[in-house]
Amino acid sequence: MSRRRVTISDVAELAGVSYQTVSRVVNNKPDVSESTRKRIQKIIKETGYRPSQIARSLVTARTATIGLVVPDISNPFFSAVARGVEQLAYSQGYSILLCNTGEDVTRELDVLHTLHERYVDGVIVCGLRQEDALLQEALANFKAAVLVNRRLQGEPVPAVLIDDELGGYLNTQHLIQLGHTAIGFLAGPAASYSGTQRRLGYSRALVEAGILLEEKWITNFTPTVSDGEAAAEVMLQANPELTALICHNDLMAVGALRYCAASGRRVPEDIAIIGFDDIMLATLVSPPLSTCHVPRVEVGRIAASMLIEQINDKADWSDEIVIQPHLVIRASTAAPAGVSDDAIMQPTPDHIPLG
Amino acid sequence: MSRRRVTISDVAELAGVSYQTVSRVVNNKPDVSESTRKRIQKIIKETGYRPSQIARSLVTARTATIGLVVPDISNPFFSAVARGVEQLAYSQGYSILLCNTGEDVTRELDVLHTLHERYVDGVIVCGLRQEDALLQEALANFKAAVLVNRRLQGEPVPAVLIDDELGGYLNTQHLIQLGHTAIGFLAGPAASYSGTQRRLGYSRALVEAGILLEEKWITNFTPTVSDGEAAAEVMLQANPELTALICHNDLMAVGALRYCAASGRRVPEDIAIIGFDDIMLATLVSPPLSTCHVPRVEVGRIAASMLIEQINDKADWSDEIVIQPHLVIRASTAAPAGVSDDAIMQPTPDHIPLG
DNA sequence: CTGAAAGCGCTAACAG
DNA sequence: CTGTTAGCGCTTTCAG
Repeated sequence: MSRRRVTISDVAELAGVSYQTVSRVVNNKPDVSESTRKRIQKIIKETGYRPSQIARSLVTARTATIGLVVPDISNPFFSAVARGVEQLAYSQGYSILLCNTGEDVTRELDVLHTLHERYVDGVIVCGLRQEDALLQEALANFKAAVLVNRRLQGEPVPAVLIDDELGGYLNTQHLIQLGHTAIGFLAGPAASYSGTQRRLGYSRALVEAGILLEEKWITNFTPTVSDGEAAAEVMLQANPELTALICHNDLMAVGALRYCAASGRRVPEDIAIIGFDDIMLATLVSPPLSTCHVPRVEVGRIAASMLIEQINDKADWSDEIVIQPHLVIRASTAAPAGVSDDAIMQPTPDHIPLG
Repeated sequence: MSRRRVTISDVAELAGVSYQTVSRVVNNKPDVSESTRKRIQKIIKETGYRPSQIARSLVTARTATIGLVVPDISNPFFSAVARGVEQLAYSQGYSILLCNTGEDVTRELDVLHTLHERYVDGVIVCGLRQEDALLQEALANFKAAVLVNRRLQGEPVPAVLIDDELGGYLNTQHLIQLGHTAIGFLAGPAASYSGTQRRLGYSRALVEAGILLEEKWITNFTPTVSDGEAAAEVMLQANPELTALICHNDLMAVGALRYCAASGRRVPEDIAIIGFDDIMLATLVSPPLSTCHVPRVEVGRIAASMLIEQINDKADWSDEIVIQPHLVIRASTAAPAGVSDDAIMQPTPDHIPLG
């Protein structure tokens, strides 16, 4: 049904003052007598007047809006980041323009153009596949920008990065400390930045422990449950010597869990399995999954606060924050058969097994 | 680093025409000679000129933006709806302003005010707890509005509703057809609209089958895994005659599954369990959960298309679309002990059990 | 085919 | 303390 919008002039007329005076009370500026201020406030309340951000933005060249670009908001990783971004932004008076790219590289530039046309004060950009130079060029249109989990060649753009290398290292080190030496790596897509980093951490931990890295112990799949299942099957049939699997993420790890259940392998007694991300699902499967926790909401909050600092000229374009993930040991990892339990710190399962 | 914005006048000056002419080519209007059009287009491309949506909105009173209000974007239900809204909106040239309310009733009105100030063309509102009259009042500020899964007293507001009553009915009917007669209902919070509806469907199916409804077979809990676990324990210990449990949602159903596993009850042989929503998790637990599927992305798409029709005056404020959920039979439901399998259509498990 | 003028609703200087 | 005058960058209307 919608009603007519009341403007600043309507209020001014009702109050019998110039609209300038109304503007002053709306913006809490001085130089208005208490009596007229009160009177105007009363009228504002009665009429339900709301200042037009549009008109305001046109003159101030600020929109109090930030653009958030993600591949897919229904992906739990990005929706958690979005939650964090929104939390912090809202507390500072900013609104969020949300853009999905649907993993489509053309659309990535597209939405950045849209955001530019809408004069957003800054953009937070997650998981884009766009090549460095073009992305750089597109971001130059904004007063402020923050990348999530990506670093650009050339001119630096502020970024919040997850230390995936460390995550891969921690996962691997955990298994090594339990006594594993034949550790497979179910990697994600070869092109993925975080995938590469996690794999580097895996290598570093092996080298540090003096374990030879076998190329055949690494395989690339899509990071989904069904691919994790397939990957585990391929891997364990080709390399029966493996006693542990490190998975690119929790979904793949759950897939691996399923394959093990289906093929009669016990986890963690026959095969130790560890994931990455620490999604809710990790706590619900059987056995509950050991994994590397990534604080996703925190990532969003930090990205937003970096962005707002840039907008306020309190930061420059070279900042970079690296977030450390940490191990969460549940029940899917344990010492391999044949290694005495006494020699090893054994995690206590904290969940009733399911099914 | 950000660069200076180029305006329509900059382009006009470079082209040696009035900015009017530039406006014409930008908006693909007639009455411009091919040669000047080409020339201007070239300059637009070179300078990277983008029209200011802000200025444009100020004069057209349209922002090509829709507000999306959700309690929590990191909740999979709402992020799926958001995905649907975004998909359709983007295809029609609209952008999304995303607002979380964090389940906070005050903030609900707050964000609606913000969206009003930003002149969004319409709002899609999901899962708000605000009382009818106040919500109604706040929505009257918008040219268009769509409610998701809520119906307002008084003036009708367009809504896309999920037929929860039908869902509850289908779930119950399924169990009755399998031969169950002692069917517990693990309900969600008593105040929840969809909860009430699902329960009504449960009653209807029982009545239809001539089964007496026992109040003690119904219990209210929070719709989480842990509460589902607790609810199942309370229910099954107090009512050992039960052979099936209907759960308010999949999370509770997973909790019930866990309790059964922990207490040595086999599912579906000893207890049949059915959920609601069909979240990803439902396919991954053991046994895979029978449930009632709610097409969440579709809900978002429909809401967006209804909204855009309203914006374009192609719809009025009384439309209402009801989405039918449907059964997904997996392996957590079967005939109760003592009922001959021959007499009953038995679902085939389509998933390898986990753990 | 093109330009000039007016105004969207507001803020930011200046005058009184 | 308050009002007046300019725009912000664009679309719309009306003259050329």
